[in-house]
Order: sequence, then C-alpha cells, then structure tokens
Amino acid sequence: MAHPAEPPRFTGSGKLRPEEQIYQEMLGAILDRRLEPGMKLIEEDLAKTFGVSRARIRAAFLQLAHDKLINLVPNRGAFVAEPTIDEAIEVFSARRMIEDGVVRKVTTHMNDDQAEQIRAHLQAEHKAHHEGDHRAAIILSGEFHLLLARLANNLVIEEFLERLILRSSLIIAMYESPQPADCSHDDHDALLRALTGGNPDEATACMARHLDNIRDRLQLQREKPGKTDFASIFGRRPTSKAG
Amino acid sequence: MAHPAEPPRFTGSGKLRPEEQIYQEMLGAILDRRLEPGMKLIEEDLAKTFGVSRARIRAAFLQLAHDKLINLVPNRGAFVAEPTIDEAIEVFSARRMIEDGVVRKVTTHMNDDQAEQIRAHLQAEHKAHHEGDHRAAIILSGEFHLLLARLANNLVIEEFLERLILRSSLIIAMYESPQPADCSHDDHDALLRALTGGNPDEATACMARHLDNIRDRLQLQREKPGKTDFASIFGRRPTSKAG
DNA sequence: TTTTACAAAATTGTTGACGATTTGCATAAC
DNA sequence: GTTATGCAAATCGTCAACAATTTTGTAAAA
Repeated sequence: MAHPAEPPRFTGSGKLRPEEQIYQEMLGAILDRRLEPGMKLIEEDLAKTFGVSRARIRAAFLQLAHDKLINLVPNRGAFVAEPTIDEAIEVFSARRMIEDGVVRKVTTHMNDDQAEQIRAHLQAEHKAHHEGDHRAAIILSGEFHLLLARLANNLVIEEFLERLILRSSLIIAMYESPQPADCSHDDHDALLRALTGGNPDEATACMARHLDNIRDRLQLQREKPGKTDFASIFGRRPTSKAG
Repeated sequence: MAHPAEPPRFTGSGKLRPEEQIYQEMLGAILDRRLEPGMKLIEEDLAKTFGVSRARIRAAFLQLAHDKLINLVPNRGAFVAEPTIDEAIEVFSARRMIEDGVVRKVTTHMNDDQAEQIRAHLQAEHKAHHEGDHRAAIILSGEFHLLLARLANNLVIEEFLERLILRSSLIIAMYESPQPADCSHDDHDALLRALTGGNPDEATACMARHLDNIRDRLQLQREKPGKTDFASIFGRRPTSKAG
C-alpha cells in the first residue's frame, strides 16, 4: 500500500494545483462539447483565459494528449480529438476485454459490503434519472464502471479503465443518437443481480451485452460532418500537383 | 483508418524528434539500471547532458511519470520509480487480466500467417538465448507479448500492454533473482503450441502460468534495502512531534 | 484565368532569467 | 549533549521574450 513518494494532489494550504485545475476544466469542456471535436486549441488564448502562462497550458496539453482527448501536431498545435469509427469500436472492444476480467473477479469475491456500495451507487443513478439530471446521470453511469474496477482491487486496471471511460465519453458525445435512450441504469441493475448471483460467466455475459448496447446505440454508420474530411467525402486523395 | 491529424514521429528530413530521443534514452537507462530506482533526476544536469533546455526535460519527465517509471514530487523533483511489492503484484495481476483476453482472441482467430509471425519471433528469441545475448533476450521476451497483443488487432490494448510491459521490466530489473533463470522462451514455445491448438481455455491457462512463473521468480518476499522504509519496518507512522 | 512567388500575420518552439521552495549546515540556546 | 534557529546553497516553478515555422493574403507572371 505504501507508495514511496506520495503524489499529493493538493499543495500546502489546501488549494487545488492550478495544473490540475486547468486539466479538469478542459476535460469538462471537451466532454460537454463546449469544445467541439476538431477544434483548434490556441495556447495563448487559453493562457489568457486561465490567467496563466503558455507553459502551463502546454503541460495540460500533454496530459490530455496522453488520454487521447486531444491531438498534438508538431508546429501546428493542439486539436480536440475526433475519434474515428474504428477507434470507437476498438475502445469498446478493449473495455469488453478489461471489464470481463473485472466482472469475473468481482463476482467471485463479492461480499455484503461491496454489494451495498453498488446498491448505493445505483440508487444515486436512479435518483439522477428521475430528477431528469441528464448530465449527472451520464457521469454516474461512468462511475458505476469505475466502482466495479475499484472493487476488483487493482489500481492498475482502475486507472486504465478510468482513461478508457473518459475516451468513451468523448466518443458518446460525438456519436450519440439525437434522442439519447439513457437506459443504461437498467443494464446496471441487471449487472448487480448477475454480480451477486455468483456466476462469473453469466455476469461477464451481462457486461458484454451492456457494452454492446452502448456501442450499438451510437451512430457509427457514417462520418460525422463536424470536421470536413474532403478526402473521404469525395473519395479521393488530394493531388499534390494538378497534371 | 484515416486519422484526421496524423501524429508524425519524424520531422521533415527524417531525424528523430529530440523529445522522443530523450524519452527513449532515459527509458533505456532506467530499464538497464544505469539509473537506479530512487535516484534523483536533476533537471538542469540532464538538460546539460542532452544539450537541451530544462523545458524539454520536463516534458520527458511527464511522459515517464505517466508510464509510472519515475515519480514526480511537487517542489522536490523527479525520482526513478521504486515499484513496491504490492505494485509489482498488481501489475502482473493486471497483465493476467489483459493477456487473458488477448490470448483468447488470438487463439480463436489464428491463421497461418500469424502463426508464422510468432514462429519467426520465437526463432529470434532462441537465437539470442543461444548466443548468450541476455539483453536482447529480455527485450525480445517482452516483444513476444507485444506481438500477441498486435495480433489481437486492438491498438488500445496494444498500447496499454506496452506500458505494462515497460513497467514489468523495471520491476524485474529491481527484484530479479541473482541467477536469472531466463527460461521464459520455453514458456513461449508452450504458448505457441496452445495458441495454435485452438483451445482458448488451454491457451489462457498457459499464459496465466507463464506470468505467474515470471512473478514467482522475483524476490518479492521482503522490502529491498535500497530505500529504508522505517515506518513499515517498525510498524508505526513517524510522529510529527516527540511528546 | 490559373499558377506561382513573395510578403505579412499568426502561432508554436525554445531559451534564459527570476522568484519560491526545499534542503543542508553551522551556530546558538537549553 | 541534544535540540532549536537561522543562513546559504541547490533546485524547482513560473514567466516573458525571442526565434522558427506554418498559415494566410496579395500580387505578379504565364
């Protein structure tokens, strides 16, 4: 448990590190689509907005790029990521692999306390749903999966899944259907039953179905018009020289 | 396939980006134990060594910290990571989860070409082993697992496993037995047989055994004497004031 | 009219310097 | 002899300015 050098998220008197602050703000903006996929992120503008120097913004960019939420292009700058359809499919495929293991482990090691944690979380999800708080519902929905990872008792997996869920959120924001069904809390209920049932195969099947549901509800059929990719629209590559 | 903004690893005339260069050099030094776990990494010294400014070193630090190969402590600096025993166990546990899925997928989708790729790799492993090239053997051993991930055809998993394998290398370097058994290429041979056998359960069992072998060959019994953790030695937390 | 060449603007890449924090050491007090 | 205090060195955190690159706009030439 005792990591040698603890990474404190807070400095002395309890104020949030500005670095983390900026990262979180940009994260929220991207997931909310206030920053749209493909949008250029100009260092100086952001620096002025947050009242810091460009160096700080650059550090935040590196973090976001690592999470695949923005793209860093040398000498060109940073752009909000535009996950392709193939990428989206791979992310959900990866989640199936990871969460299969998570669910299997949680099912076999489930105890009363853990079951209670899940139930409490589901209650919060239902509350948000009934109150029509769509934003909270989406966040809680992601945190449900994170809770499962935490119960699997493996920090490595937990951190990776966290990144994957963030990426999923961007994908969902980019490809979601006009009328979001938002019925994943029902899936989560079923998942709890399967988890407490003690049958790993049943539980993993349930999780696989759930992730497929999310993916299939996305509109992954055609390229979104957000950033006009003329090459694909016109089905040809740009000619270097007309001749 | 067409990612909108391609992330070029090379600049114009084909020379490696200095950023990547520095990251790779430090990576190699850490995995070779030329930089020992716990060692302080002073920005200015490294900057002079590589002939760049501190900003560049800082960017490399962020990358390495993200891979958990160094620790960044605010106002104190960067230190080569000292993975704890618990961390080591978690990493190998995580790999079991991930590679379970990988092996399962590869087994069910194996074709002749893929089998040939694995065979070719194993041949290289054997060659390095017989020539006594221990360093190459270790690298190839890691790349074997990476090859499997690539054959699973999921970039997300592949990248994550790459990080995990790097971390494993540091753990192995830190905790390896005095006389390295280095017989993992036998395990890999068995793995190939299982993979081509077409039985996913057998193949995953084989991989699980292999990873457990690596882990169990480590000396994870007691704290290494490198960094004395008095708190754990004496089973108490340091008192802030005596009285 | 189209293409090319050139110039100007915007933006990123890089550096060196300055202030803040931590650490180590010497000195003094108990 | 041990503990507390204060100073000095080392190192990190931050910034603002300069250089290099890309992009955009304009005009001349084919």
